Amino acid sequence: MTDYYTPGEVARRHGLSLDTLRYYEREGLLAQVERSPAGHRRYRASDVEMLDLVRCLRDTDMPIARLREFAELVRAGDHTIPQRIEVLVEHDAQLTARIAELRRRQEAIRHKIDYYRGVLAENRSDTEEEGR
Amino acid sequence: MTDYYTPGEVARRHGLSLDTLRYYEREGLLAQVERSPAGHRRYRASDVEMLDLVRCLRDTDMPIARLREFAELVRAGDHTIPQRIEVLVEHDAQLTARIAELRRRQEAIRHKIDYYRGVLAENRSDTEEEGR
DNA sequence: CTGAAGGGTGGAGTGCACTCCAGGTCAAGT
DNA sequence: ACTTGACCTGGAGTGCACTCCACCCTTCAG
Repeated sequence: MTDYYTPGEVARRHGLSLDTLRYYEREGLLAQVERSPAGHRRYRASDVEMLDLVRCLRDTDMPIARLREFAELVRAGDHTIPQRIEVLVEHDAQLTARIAELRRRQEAIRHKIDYYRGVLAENRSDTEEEGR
Repeated sequence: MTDYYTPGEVARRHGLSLDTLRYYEREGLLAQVERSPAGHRRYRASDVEMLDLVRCLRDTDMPIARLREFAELVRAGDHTIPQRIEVLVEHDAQLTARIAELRRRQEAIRHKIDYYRGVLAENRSDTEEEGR
């Protein structure tokens, strides 16, 4: 039992590739990850926590650049909490808007499906008439 | 008054660039658009209708490749309506799943916001105590 | 002692969906 | 006659987010 996670563990747990994990670190989304004497990464609970948030924001389409800004705020210390809240609140609003848009589009798609089903139903009854 | 739309009109109405419009045509998302004697495109009502659907599907993240397949079904004639329904129904399901995921992530983000607000509230009461 | 597993690096490559550009045509207005 | 604006073409370029590669190192089971 150790108090850190290996790259493989973290990657598996988050469904990310090792390359992506390293990429996120390079891009400044994660702070300086600790290393073992052999140079291997050791992810602490705090890294994993940050990664959870990163994944949450990435999965809701926050661009890497914005995530980096957010990560910089985190690294700058607790006095940036108001700005962090601002970022998250804005993203939350965008998310609400995006969900609403998806719903609207979904409605339209469903109408199209219904329309096509209507066409099929009509063709079917045409065939029945023919058969009479 | 004409019974077709110019590229500029179509682009404005759909919020697409002329380049994107041409790109979609090249990629086979739109059928053979008619041309004026001068070689300029003339979009018919049916093109605009197709474009509405294309936009609907693109805005809900259907990849261009899948859209091309769908467009090919449309061009192949009415006997492909069952397959078209299949495509749309599957996309609808993916959309439902995506919306659910976004909602879940949004919940998590909101929890984080609340957490940060809690930290702020605590700091504020600390300061008050100091001032006493 | 060996070889497989699991990591490390820098840098190049990929896939997607556009987006831009140079150089050209055409129609209409002044 | 000239300019302007809308459009045309083929092809190159862009931005994003990974993803892959070659080559190297260490640890550990058999």
